Amino acid sequence: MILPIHAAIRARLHEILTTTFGLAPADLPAIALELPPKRAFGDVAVPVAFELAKRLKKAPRAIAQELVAALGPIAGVTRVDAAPNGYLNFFLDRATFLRARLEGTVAPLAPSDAGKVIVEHTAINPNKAAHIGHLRNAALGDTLVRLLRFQGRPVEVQNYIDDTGVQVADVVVGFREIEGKTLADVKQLADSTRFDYTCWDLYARVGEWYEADKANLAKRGEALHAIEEGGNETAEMGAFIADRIVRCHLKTMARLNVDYDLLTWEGDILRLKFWSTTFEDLKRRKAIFLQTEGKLAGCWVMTIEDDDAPVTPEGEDDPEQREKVIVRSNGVVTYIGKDIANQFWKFGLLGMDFRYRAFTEIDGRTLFATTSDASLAPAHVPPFGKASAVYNVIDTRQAYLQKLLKQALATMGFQNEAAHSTHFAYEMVALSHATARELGYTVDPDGKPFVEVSGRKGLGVKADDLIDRLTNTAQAEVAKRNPALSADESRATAEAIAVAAVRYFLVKFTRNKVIAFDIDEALSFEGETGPYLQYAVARAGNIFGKLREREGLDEAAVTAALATADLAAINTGEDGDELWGLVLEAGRLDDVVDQAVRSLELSVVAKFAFSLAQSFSAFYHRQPILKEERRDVRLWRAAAVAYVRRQLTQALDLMGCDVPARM
RNA sequence: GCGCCCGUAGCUCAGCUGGAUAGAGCGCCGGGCUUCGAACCCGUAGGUCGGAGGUUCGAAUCCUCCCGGGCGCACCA
Repeated sequence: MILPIHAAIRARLHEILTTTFGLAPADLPAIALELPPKRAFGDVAVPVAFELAKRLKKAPRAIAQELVAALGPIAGVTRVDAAPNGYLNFFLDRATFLRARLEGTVAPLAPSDAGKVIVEHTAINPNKAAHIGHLRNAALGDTLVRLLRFQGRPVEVQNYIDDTGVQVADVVVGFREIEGKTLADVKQLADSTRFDYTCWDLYARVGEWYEADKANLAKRGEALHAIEEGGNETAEMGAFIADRIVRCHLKTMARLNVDYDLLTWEGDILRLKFWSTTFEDLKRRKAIFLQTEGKLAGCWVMTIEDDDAPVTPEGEDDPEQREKVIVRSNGVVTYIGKDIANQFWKFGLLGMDFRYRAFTEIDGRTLFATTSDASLAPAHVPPFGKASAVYNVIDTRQAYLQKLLKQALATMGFQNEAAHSTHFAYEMVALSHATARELGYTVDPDGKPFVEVSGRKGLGVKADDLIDRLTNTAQAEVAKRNPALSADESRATAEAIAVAAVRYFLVKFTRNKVIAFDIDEALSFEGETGPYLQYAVARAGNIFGKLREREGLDEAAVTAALATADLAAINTGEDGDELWGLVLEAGRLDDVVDQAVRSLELSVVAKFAFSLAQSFSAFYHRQPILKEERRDVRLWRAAAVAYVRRQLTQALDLMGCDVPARM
């Protein structure tokens, strides 16, 4: 980690700027720390002199020189240069840096905020199999969770289950009206087929069925009504389908190392009257009002605040376009209302709580779900909700509604909660023309540059199909390379490789880039891919495997031996510079994680890991360890490998990827 | 119409709060396995950073306008 050194440099600069330069603490410029473009320039670059030049009316170079003169010693820093252009370049104590990290004597910085964070992600409608689009949500959400935990923050992971909407109702309609099935039939089907796949196909057929005769849509209305009413077979079937599909999703997500603490069922929000309570609060605070005229007459609506809306031209203002329906004229709340109630609950502002039940056990850990049935309450339930910050991971198409959510908090007077209510938005996953064609869809080459995934049409790459394909491809390769492995071992390795391939693929893009998913590209294990990273770690591990086997040397022994090793190998020459560059790069992980969380740009972690693996691979080829005869050189190289391996393993873990010992 | 996002090498994309010579992967071409695993490494070719103005000592990065593309703007969720 590099952040403790950054903190020390920053603290010292602050001190000098207030004392020697006489700047008021409130006046201090933000001190940015950068990585110099070339190693020879130093290890940490600070452009603060540029910032000060305007204020002090002096040349950056002169300021930089004065700063250097005033700086004095800083722990971990051996030298500071004032570059001719005005940069302040810090050189670190290489050997001390590496040794301290291998010995584990560097304390990480305390988290800036210790309060609980709720991250909600995945939230797939429980009526069909998960597809590639859902995977982007889960991969980003789970990675965010891991990054926050890495920073030392307590995180609660929630998965919102919309069991009351039209989506589940549609599948019920499909089973009952198209296939004439009873609840018993559906249960039998669930036990004898891949139920999420079965529903995937059925859901698409229901769409066609509605399309064929609009009168069929009446059946949807009836099903929705029956589900809301409860106490009938339609409702039971809906509940059964949702439960089973959620279990399918959990299994799919578990394959990808994604898990949750709590499943929030929308039905419970309704049954426990969360909405009624929120409704009264919103009315009391005048956050919503009953529209009495126009086409929204009879609806409870919320005014949409548009801060940057241009002035509406004379006479063209349509007030109803500035209003969002929260409660329909028939008295039924829209999903936004339910979301508002849920968001209030997340911050502990509702004055009510769910009841909880144990939903399932995953790896010995209980996954809880909300319930409205008190009789299911287990003895020990963790304290859910009451977070100080909330991240809702949901694609950018929902930006408008997420904005309303935040606005509702602010309007109700919860400014602080509104400020800590974050929509983690990302762009959608579509299909490349080639992949859509491969799935059997006809593509207009002059149409859109990609094909949008549609659960309603059954158009998409199912998550498990993708993982299966990746696993099979990987297993063939693993078996070829490692004939001694048993089938089980090679399968397990192949699964780890498949997971890394998918997850790396989904986080390497910046979040506001549409991914035109291409199956052939995703299936590749070469170049900038998850398996490339795993391969680098596996090779690093191999070096230590051989060191132990041949000389009984392990990481601890190497670390201990560094105390008496000559420093030339890390401090001098081209090889020393490369070795140190590798170590310094590996050390940046904490900085990278900070940056990723601040900007919600998780791709920086992926890019960092890839770049580190690249540097390692080059180092690996250029600077052999086992063959190296100079003891001190060998020790420092081995130490660098140990540290890189550790950091790269950590980075992969942050992206939810395991590292197989052999692959 | 209004709002958000994207436009950088043949293709897919990086480029952090403006900063030191615009990078990577794939593809192309050419090298490197008597191995610490070639799922790798090294090298060549390839870019008016969509366009035009502006701010600045300095702009792919900030501002304005324009062009091209995507997505939102339901008494659906």
